[in-house]
Amino acid sequence: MSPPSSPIVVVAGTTASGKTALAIELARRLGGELIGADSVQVYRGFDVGSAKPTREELGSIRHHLVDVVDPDEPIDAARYASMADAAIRAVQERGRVPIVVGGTGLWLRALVRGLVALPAPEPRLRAELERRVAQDGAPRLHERLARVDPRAASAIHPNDALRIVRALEIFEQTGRPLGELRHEHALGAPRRPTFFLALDRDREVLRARLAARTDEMLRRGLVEEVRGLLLCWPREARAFGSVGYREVVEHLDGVRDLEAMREAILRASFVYARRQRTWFRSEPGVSARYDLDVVSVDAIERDVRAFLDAPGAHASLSSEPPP
RNA sequence: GCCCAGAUAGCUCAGUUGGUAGAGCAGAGGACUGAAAAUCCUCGUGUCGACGGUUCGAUUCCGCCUCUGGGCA
Repeated sequence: MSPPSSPIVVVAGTTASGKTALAIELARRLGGELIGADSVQVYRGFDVGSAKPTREELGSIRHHLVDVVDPDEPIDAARYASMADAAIRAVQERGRVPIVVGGTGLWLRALVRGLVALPAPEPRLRAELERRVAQDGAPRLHERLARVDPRAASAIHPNDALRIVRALEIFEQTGRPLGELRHEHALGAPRRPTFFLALDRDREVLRARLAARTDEMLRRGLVEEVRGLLLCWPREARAFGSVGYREVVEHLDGVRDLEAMREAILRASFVYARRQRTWFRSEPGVSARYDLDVVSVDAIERDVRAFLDAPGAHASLSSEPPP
């Protein structure tokens, strides 16, 4: 159970900021393997819309934790983190550098810093709580939460049904308030030496890249991909609700025409990028931030190498005490 | 040419029985500890199409004009 102490590299950032290309280039130069941290790319079949790197792009670089679950299988941050731990260990045993790449903030946090240790979710309990939210409304359950777990309740908005259900669920399962458990956990220091770099771009540049990428996805058959997936998997599958996929499903349902769908995808993508920016802006433990229009890959490579050579000496890693 | 319906926030629209107006989306910012590409929060002055009239007061009523749909010729 003791975490390995060999360093890893994390390439995070907003969609369309250039994460994949940079990660592949770094893997090539450093002798690394990629480990995905993307909550849609994990699903088999969700290829075009999740911007999975192609074989050609990857070349001889190995890519882990992509295409590892079927769309109807449950996968969450905790399960992801344990799978990623295993992948990292395997890469390190091969003497290569693990390069974690992806934009799913919570998954990255779970991997880098660890989550509160909790029992696995009970589907029946969750279903029951969800039924109550639907019936009584979120604010009502929030009142109940305030009685058993005031700390969590004060941190969760009365309308945030998802988090209210989650907190009540944990209280039911463990008999302990989630608020307290989180307070004790308090997001400790990184579990292993990590060079965490966050990519971003100028807004207008990002907008243009997103537009180009969306058109490219459409050209490569995004609509056909979704049509096919809908034949194989229940439409309740989470991945159908993600950016791009949701809009195509709605288009196929007749909600809007192709051009309106394209615009809706663009809007959703940009909104998503903004949320990611907010997340990574305040995420503790980010080592460096780069805009690939401003900084060269050579410069980034230099920073990464400096860290890998002397992980402990890297000043900007974090101001927290080592594990 | 005639008839009908529209014209209100960047977009789609609601509304004011006459006292200068509000939602959703977009946009900006934020939260986020086992659903996270998810979920949630905060931020709304705009010649209420133009011009005239009635009125203490018109975006609201009346007239006329322009534009956009639809129908009839």
